[in-house]
Amino acid sequence: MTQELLEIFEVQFEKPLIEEIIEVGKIIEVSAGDTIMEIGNYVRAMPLLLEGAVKVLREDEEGDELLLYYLEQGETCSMSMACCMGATKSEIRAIAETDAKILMVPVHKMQEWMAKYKGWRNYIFESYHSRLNELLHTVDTIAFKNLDQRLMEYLKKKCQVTNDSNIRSTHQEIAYDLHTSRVVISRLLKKLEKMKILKLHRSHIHLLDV
DNA sequence: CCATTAAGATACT
DNA sequence: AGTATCTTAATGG
Repeated sequence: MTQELLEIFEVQFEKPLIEEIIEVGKIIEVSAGDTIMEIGNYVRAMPLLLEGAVKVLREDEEGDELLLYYLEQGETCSMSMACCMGATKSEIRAIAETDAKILMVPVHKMQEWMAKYKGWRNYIFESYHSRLNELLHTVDTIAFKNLDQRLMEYLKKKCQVTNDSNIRSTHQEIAYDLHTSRVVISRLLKKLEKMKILKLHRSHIHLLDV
């Protein structure tokens, strides 16, 4: 674990900070599809993603979901940072996109380190910043782009985070993430297949031009 | 085999 | 773009 941590965070965290992280952090391993954080749950620890990818979703009253963004290696969830300000419930749901290794840091440590380490402060602020930007990007996509563009972006992003040109999801799952219906996704995918952008198979999609 | 489920088709709003 | 419904095709017991 020391090795992994060094590789990812060496450049931004000071040595004593990394030592402290190793001391108090707990590694959890989850497999693809596992729910890491559920809406309404209290956040007691802050997750640092060491390996794999995590998708972050929002849900409405009817239980319909919408994909907000993906977390990748070295990133963290800004929702959990609100814990600094007190005990807040999670507004989002986080699901492991791939098998993932996550380092959990107790919330009180997080506050302590904010005062103590410059590297940590920067990390938190940068993280906030990039999460916000990703969120803005998703909002733009929803507001200004039509569904086929959204779908293309979704597929490309998915390939990127899973590091695989085959997307192992059903049309229905994609429809849930983009908050639309299965038939519509099927129609659009068919169109994209005709345009030789991808190849359709049962339960997975092969992206051709990556 | 059959049950389940993904995905294609068609027609309607 | 989305819903409802039916049909067809894979997949896993």
